[in-house]
Amino acid sequence: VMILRSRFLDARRKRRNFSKQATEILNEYFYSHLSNPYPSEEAKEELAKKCSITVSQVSNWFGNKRIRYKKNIGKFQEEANLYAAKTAVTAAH
Amino acid sequence: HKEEKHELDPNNPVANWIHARSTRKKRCPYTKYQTLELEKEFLFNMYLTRDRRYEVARVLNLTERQVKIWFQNRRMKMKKMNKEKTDK
DNA sequence: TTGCTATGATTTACGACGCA
DNA sequence: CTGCGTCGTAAATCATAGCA
Repeated sequence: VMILRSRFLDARRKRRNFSKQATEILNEYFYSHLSNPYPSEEAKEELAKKCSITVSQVSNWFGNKRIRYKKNIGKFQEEANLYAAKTAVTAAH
Repeated sequence: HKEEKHELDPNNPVANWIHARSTRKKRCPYTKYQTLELEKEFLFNMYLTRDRRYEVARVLNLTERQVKIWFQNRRMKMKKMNKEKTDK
């Protein structure tokens, strides 16, 4: 019984990677708030809406992003520069 | 024109994200048996009495603090699951 | 197909704060 | 002051997606 239950719960782990646009939006927020990448509940709701994902998924994304970025800043340097440049261009317009 | 505000802090870009205690106990995944028993207890009642907590901890070889926290986390999980059902 | 890494989700363990 | 409650999070781990 519990085995069936655990299988059911594990099934929820089936996932799909987020769309490229969603990842784009999340990364833009992350790198433009690098000094404090902790979106408020309201900001999370807005991001969730823009990305067509849930608030929990936004929280998961930031949690994973913060720890993985911190664990290996070097690996994300290229990505960081990319988004820094992107926001700079956007601001210039 | 532009600013070069927080643009880059090559030295310690993350240092500001205060958190993490050095004294924190490393996460130790519970066994299938421990989790199963905890779930059964949770099914019996979502909140522990002092005596139940002591007994559960003794039987599963966990500290009372671990059992207390497991229940707190379990309640949060349930809350999250209910919310998902409602939202959907 | 196989193996490996990327990525989203879940599980332990706390700190901060609330309430009785 | 004690003590357990919730909320948000860090960090580790899980499970699979996705790709060479």
